[in-house]
Amino acid sequence: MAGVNKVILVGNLGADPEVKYLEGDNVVANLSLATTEAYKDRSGNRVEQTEWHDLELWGQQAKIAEQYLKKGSQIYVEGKIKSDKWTDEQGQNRKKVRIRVLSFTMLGGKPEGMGPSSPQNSSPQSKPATAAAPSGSDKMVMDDADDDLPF
Amino acid sequence: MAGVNKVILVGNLGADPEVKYLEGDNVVANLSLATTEAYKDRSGNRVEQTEWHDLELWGQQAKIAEQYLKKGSQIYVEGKIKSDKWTDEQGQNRKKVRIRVLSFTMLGGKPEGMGPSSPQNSSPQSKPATAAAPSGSDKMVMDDADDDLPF
Amino acid sequence: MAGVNKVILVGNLGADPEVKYLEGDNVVANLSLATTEAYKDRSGNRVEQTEWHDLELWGQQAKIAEQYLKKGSQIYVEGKIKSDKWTDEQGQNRKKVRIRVLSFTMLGGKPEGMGPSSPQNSSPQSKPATAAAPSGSDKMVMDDADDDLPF
Amino acid sequence: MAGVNKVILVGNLGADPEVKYLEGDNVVANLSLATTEAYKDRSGNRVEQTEWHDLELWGQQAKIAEQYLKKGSQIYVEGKIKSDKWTDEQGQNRKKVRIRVLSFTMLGGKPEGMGPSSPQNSSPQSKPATAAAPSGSDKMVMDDADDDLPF
DNA sequence: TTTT
DNA sequence: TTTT
Repeated sequence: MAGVNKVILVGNLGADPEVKYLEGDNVVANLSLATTEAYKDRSGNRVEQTEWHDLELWGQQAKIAEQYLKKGSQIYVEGKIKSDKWTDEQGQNRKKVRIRVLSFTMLGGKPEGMGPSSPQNSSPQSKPATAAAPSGSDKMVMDDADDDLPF
Repeated sequence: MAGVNKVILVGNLGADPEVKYLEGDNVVANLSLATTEAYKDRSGNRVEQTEWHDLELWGQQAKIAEQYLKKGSQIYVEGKIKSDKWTDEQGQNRKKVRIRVLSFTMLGGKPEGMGPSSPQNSSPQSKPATAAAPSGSDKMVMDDADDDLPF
Repeated sequence: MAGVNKVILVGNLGADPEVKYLEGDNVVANLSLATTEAYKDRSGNRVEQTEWHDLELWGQQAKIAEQYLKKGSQIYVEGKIKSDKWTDEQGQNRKKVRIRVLSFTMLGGKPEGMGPSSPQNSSPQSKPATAAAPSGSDKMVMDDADDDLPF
Repeated sequence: MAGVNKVILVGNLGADPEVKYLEGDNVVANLSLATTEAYKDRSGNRVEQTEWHDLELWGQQAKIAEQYLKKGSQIYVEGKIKSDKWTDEQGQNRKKVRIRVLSFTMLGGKPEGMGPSSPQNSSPQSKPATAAAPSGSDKMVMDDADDDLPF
């Protein structure tokens, strides 16, 4: 029977996106996202707990991440948990958990270099200012409906 | 700044809960949950992809899981991603990701042996039928608001 | 700036789906879904609170709902809040809130009359048993990616 | 059987919070939150669709909203759908849907007047700077675990 | 390892 | 490694 595997995160990037252009016109971006939680311990002291998440974005989303996200960016992420399993050199079973991002939204207002007043022309994916201006903000939510990676 | 770290799963248990009673009146249950996704590959064949999640429940929740859940049970889970990090014997940095369950709900109707007509007396945590009867179903959603584990 | 508008429900249908076939090959299904919450009041008595949700499904999803869902069915629903506004006969501003369903999953195991061993031939949308058998279950999660209704 | 009724929103406030202090030391805040979605219509034109949500916060949360939120604030909200039903003067059945907020987080960085360097002393709920400083930011995520409103 |  |  069909299941549900859904992850929702709001946090900040610990580093700029790492983007790789693969053969066959595929692109993947890896992001490291921190979600921080604050609570009081038994002594009443404030404690911060940070969890680091490995995010993986594909296709058009990866390109948008490359273009608009950077170290420190705050984003809303929706995705699913996806793990890779292998056997390491010691013959041990290993498992790496990642978040496969299905959509994300930039938070906290327009990033620098975006929008009509300051088009971002230096990026590899840059577009004419006139294109970036009217259509810029709706790119901030990206579904990967159009990429070809069902898993 | 505060973040969001939320996981929502619907799936089936691959095995009975593993429950450990710790010192200090603490209880932890570990569950293995499968979420299955079906899609068509490029050839149009139906493919199933199953992801296995390691769930961790504490306190009263762990006891309810022990009492009512078993291999094959279908549940809705809400929780957060939480990882443990350590250095293994080879000096490698290791990380294990778990889902810390904050609440869960049994799906698919009352389990066997639950409810007024058939109290579950054989379980280690069994209660008098009169206790199980009126309060049985509202135990099916458990928040861990009352346990003492903020992280 | 792009926003997020997401609803997640698990509940039971209060009635069979109401399905309308519209011109232009469009189909809409309306469902009434109950989500029940139990809590203890100040006196320690168990109280149940039921919220009824008006769900709206379009296209292929509506057809699947018509075929497989009925009064009492338990489903997982993901969607968004969508309201209609109008002025009534008294000149009052009125607003009706619905949940536009983006995907749903049947819970609690195979419905009657589904699957290879007992194909569902009496339904108005019945298919040959051979078609229902292999492809039945992966239809239980439906995204409306392919319908033409962005709002 | 227990259900799930969950709403997740990211959007901006259309107005300052409306806060009412009730008898019995209770406080309620009402917020109007816009979630905006952008898509291309069939002609390829960019269309924006805004949904307005009526949010209701109680207790300590309402006070935090009053203190830190204002028109334009971007927030992440988690809550549930809750409707009130009544009969109007024409004898018609009426229903109003609200989002009962269970937790929220401010997005987009520190608001003005918050934090050690610029304590907010003009607010009705203002606190000494020394109190606001160390405890300010962890108030940005509020669960209503401690208020007395289960429904 | 579940479920279909 | 982020953010506050």
